[in-house]
Amino acid sequence: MATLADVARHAGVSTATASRIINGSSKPVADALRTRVLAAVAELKYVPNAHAQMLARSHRSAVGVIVHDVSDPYFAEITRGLQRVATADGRLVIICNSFREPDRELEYIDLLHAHQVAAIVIAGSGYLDPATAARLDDRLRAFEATGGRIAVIGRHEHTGDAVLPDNEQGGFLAGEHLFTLGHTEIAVIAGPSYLTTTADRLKGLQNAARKYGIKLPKKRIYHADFTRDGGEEMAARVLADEPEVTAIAALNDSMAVGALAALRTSGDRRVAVIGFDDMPIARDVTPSLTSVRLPLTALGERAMALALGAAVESPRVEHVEAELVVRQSTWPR
Amino acid sequence: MATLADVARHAGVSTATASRIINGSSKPVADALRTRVLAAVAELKYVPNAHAQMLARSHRSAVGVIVHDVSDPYFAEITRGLQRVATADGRLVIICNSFREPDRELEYIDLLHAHQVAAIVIAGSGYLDPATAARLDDRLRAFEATGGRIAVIGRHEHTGDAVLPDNEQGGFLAGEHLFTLGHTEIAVIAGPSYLTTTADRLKGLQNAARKYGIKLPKKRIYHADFTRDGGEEMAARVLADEPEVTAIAALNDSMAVGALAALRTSGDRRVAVIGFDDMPIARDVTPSLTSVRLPLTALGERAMALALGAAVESPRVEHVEAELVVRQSTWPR
DNA sequence: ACGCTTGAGGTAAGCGCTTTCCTAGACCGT
DNA sequence: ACGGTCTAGGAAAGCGCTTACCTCAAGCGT
Repeated sequence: MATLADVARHAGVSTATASRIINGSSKPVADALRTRVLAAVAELKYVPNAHAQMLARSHRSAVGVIVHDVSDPYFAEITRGLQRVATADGRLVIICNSFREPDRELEYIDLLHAHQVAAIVIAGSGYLDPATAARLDDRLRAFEATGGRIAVIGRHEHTGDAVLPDNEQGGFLAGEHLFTLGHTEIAVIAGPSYLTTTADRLKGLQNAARKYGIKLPKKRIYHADFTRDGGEEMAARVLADEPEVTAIAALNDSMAVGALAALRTSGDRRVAVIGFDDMPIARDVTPSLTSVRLPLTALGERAMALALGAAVESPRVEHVEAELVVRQSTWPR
Repeated sequence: MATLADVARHAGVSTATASRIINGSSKPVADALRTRVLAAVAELKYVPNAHAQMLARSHRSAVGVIVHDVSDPYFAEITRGLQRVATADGRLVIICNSFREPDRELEYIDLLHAHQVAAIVIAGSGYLDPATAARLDDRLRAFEATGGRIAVIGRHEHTGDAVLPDNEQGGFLAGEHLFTLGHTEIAVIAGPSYLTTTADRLKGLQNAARKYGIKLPKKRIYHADFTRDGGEEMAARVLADEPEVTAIAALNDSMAVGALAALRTSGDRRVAVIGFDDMPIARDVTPSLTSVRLPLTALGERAMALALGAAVESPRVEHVEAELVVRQSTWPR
């Protein structure tokens, strides 16, 4: 491990001069020295120790991102947006997967805090349980108290700036679409019941049901885990349990795709399916999936912009509307 | 920012004692002190500065991962495997997207080096251009020279341990499948020509063609960019240019899905399509996609295991075979 | 020729932590 | 009671860098 001192010695200058040359400080330096130092850097294959740098100039630069799972396309899209604006700003982004476990999320908040990140962006559903939310918020506040910035995507219970997709309105859109097509017997494949996203989307659906005078009994709400396979399994159960159902509203596209698969294996061609999120795959399944679009990449970009922007007294909140995208998987009853 | 010194002062002990208590050092400490220190930690919401820790105990722990793009399902799968074993080992993993730009890759190698990661794992096709490969290898060696470990997935031109999916054999499998089904006029939708993955898979395809006495002229090889839309565009061009083609071999699933879409819009139901990678989506498109499976998650797991394992004199190389998965998108001519 | 400014470069004090080494009191056997 | 052995806890030396401050010499005007 060549150190700055090695380079300086090699070039016959002080570490101060070497540091100034390497970092392109504003202080003027003779060209002869500059050349010597740069040559020493190349020869020794010197790479500065980022930890020492961070410690010495105590200003934060990296940003941390906590998502449920980057390999889930939903978060992949959001992350893409986050990365774009972060790297455009020359920042290292550290991505952490919480896998929907509050404890892991807690751990990562502290870890990012320890790593002196400038900001933490948390994307993905929050936790309905107030105790859990409070615990998270507590750690977040501790981070904020040290001057860190916070931005959240899609959860409203925390301190800091927020970008909020309107899940409730999106749920309403999904319900309205199905009900105006004449479906009265619908089943819902929801996500885990402890997530706010599930609750919000469901609420929108119920609002729509109320408006259109349709009843949406508890037993018609099946909880899966937001994965494709979970959706397939639940859809199969719906098909078995409730033969009168004519449409399934899945609360995300992965589960909707699973539902389509269940329909395919059962040979059933009469049940309509609507998804949520409008992920790229929606175009490529057959029938192509009607869905409620959330501008995921944009969500990420805006959240990162908030996180990197100047701090403001009162947290900024941006709302983002959902939008219905009609394709071939829904039809009149 | 509460520091260790603050905590120590607050608890009326030295920083040495505080550090020992907080890190659970082996040195015994009186319970009274322990309680006081822990109380101070809680009260001051103390979070240790990871940079200072790294600097003081100069041992590396985090690991860095460089992939082309995590939000690409191919890398998402690999990354999942990498993360699983890294976090099981209690390590922070830093993920960097190179977006297939060698310069960015170079930059990230240095950045990870600077951050004193214990190991760097690079996944994804290498670059055919020898100068580019050499430049990368040079930086990698510099990292290795400082005691860092390196593991690569799917590129053979570098120092360090490697997990190598057999792309050539996979290409052969794809070709053999098509040729034994009787297809003689096939078109290939390849990836970017400067990537080794493209070259290897293509080579396998050509080996198969030679074995089965089929000719595969240059003009039947279309280069796209490994994305779905690129695949769709090229497939459309194939359909327009070469009406006699009865099968398309796409060199990854994303492009195969695009090809399926092109077929759908053109109303063509006679051209067979085979993909490569067997990503989850392959099951869910219609017709479901015949593909060549690479055990991506396992690839990631094994690479990370190599990276975290004990260093050995001579780099270890593990080969992983590809496997044909036949579904509905291919049929006899 | 003198004092002053100016500018290039060096000196050294941290940044926040870990850990080696040391101290001083407690405890032991005789 | 005394020397010797433990042991709990503290002092302080770094880890590799940045940067405020200082030095010294050259260049200036008068």
